[in-house]
Amino acid sequence: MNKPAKSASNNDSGSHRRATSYDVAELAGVSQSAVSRVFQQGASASKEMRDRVLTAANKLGYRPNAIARGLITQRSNMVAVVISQQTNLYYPEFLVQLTQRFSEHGIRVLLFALEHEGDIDQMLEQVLQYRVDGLVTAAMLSPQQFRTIENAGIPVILYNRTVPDTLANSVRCDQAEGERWLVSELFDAGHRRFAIVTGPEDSPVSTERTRGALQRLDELGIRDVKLVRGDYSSASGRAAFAEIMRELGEPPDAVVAANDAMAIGCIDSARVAFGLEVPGDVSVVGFDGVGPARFAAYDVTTVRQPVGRMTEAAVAMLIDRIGNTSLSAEQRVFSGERIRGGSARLLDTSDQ
Amino acid sequence: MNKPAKSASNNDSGSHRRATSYDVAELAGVSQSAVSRVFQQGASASKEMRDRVLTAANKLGYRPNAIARGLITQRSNMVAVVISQQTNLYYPEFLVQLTQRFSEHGIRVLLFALEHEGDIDQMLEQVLQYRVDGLVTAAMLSPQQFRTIENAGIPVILYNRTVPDTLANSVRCDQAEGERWLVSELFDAGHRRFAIVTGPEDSPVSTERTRGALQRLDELGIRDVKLVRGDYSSASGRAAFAEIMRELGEPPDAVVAANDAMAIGCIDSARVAFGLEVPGDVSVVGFDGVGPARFAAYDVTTVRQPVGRMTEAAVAMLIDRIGNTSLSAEQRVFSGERIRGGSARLLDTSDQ
DNA sequence: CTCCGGTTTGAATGCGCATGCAATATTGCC
DNA sequence: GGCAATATTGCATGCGCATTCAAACCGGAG
Repeated sequence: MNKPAKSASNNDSGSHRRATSYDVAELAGVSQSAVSRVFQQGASASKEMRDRVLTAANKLGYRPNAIARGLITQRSNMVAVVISQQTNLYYPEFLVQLTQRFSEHGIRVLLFALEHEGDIDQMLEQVLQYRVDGLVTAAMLSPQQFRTIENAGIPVILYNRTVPDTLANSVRCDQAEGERWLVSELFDAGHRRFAIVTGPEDSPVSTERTRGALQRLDELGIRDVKLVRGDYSSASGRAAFAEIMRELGEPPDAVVAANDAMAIGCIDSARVAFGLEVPGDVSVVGFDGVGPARFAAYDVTTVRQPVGRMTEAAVAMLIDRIGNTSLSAEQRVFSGERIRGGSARLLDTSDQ
Repeated sequence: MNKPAKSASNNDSGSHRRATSYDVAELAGVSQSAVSRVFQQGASASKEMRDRVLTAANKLGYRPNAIARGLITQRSNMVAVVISQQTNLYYPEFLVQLTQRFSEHGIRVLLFALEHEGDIDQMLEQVLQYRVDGLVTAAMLSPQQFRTIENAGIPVILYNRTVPDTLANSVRCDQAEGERWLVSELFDAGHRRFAIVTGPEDSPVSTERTRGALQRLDELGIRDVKLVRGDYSSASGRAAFAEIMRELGEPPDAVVAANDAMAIGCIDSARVAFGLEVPGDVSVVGFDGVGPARFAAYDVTTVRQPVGRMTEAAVAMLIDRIGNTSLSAEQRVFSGERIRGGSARLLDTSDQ
């Protein structure tokens, strides 16, 4: 009561304007430029100056306004990350790792989540308006869209995506190679009658995986392959296996699912709905190496994407590009980690 | 080929400064204010004005600078979302839904991902510097931290968290109630010897769940309960079950795991390492109702958090608070959806 | 005491936009 | 046609900060 409302610890609670560098300057009895310099990296300021300013700033609860700073430095220190529903569902580490790694470099992540890959346009509009320093996208871009971003001077890293006929920076896992390995392993172990459960039509990753599998099968002389479309969910995997059984009348030797969730769905369906043994009666393989695939009840034979190394690469590449816009395009392709799980009957490789 | 390199759609490729409202104004032969008004909601502009400006803007590839706009309007149209590693791992829908819902209101999400709940301080500093309009946190805040944010005039919504001795807006699922139901069901079906697998020590959610379970057990006269700590991972669930077996020498009637992943780990361990039947020899229950819990091989009896309704509530509450800072605090508590899966031996409830 | 190199500081400016105010154009109404 | 009321436009200003430039300062060598 011995003082007016404004307490010493900081300005009054909330209802008022935030302290600016001018307020701090006034309280510290210095110029605004001095305050600005104290809150920067390479600026010169005497020890005494620094102390006075910091004391005043502390008293006022002052924090530099990153928005204003961004306006003048032309650097927002934000990058946009575009993901689809699927991305975060099947690789929840992706976003977290990416964000943490960027954070280590003082960069914040502005997140954009698409319902489906496709409604990117309004999103890109926002990305451009926020003057982000860069963009990582795990969703597809049309050449047109890609050019719009590049023209705005924003470096882009594609994550497991490509843009047709365009030179772009990308980080991806070699999906086709992984599928080829899976098919080869199955073939070597004697599997001949194959069914493939694909992902949704608009998924480039699914397309690539299916292409890899079909190509390898073709090389091995197998052409009569049953194809069923799923949507990456385990429910769709169950449905797909049921459809395969309905059409074939008996289980195929092996089911190649475009991801682990659907592989699990296939296994569930085989066991529960058809009383089959996995891998006794039918082998099932997936892709991704996600958590559930490693549970003992499934132990899916699969290919794991090295998400950690991929996010690391994406962050490093983007930061390089932000620092130097004229770097030429680069593609970093990672091989997946091959996991010989118990869901498929494979040759024993006791090559120790 | 019939045109020079630079197309009509926008200016030259990247290397130059982005177009500003002045550039557009000049090209359109109008004032800068006119341009500004055309790119706003309720501003008055004649049809002709609008056309001229939009044509010029299009030719220059102009987009309003959201940073500059934020500086002057004192609204960044960004909210901060703070999550921990765990959050995104076990509720991948949370982030995506939240982001999409905010997006529908023209609000962008600035993402902060914590390694562990605890290193929030530097993060909050960033949150404050970016002048976000609001904050949703799925990580714990100290009363001190909470006050800092509130003093800055930033509305906060706590997600499945509370701040001790503090009036805060929150959206949460009633963990204790869910746990009480699970225990009651197990008890009714004759289970008497219980073991509990808790989550990590620093997880408020785990604490609340364990408390709920223990409290209900106590009410039922059961006090000798084996407690083992896990870390929410299925691997820790396996380890926990092994430890329980080691200490008890025989399986308990029921294992109450603090989340589904650990419940699955327990089931795997019971079946594989100890040759037990679930739920024949031991019942296992979890919490969360996440995807893998619904796989046929586990079919975990659990309580599902209504993530959809919770994110909806969080977004609605925050937007209300952004519009009207003086709204009093509100807590919205949701009951979980009770799922009677096959992982526990329960009484038949054919109450149809 | 003077002069010079280096460091620290302050005044002034502008980043790109929204907005209050005054000037002007347009419309409606008698 | 005349005038008030309204809609449209331009001018000027400032949001909060970084940064340039010149002034002030400091210490040491001569």
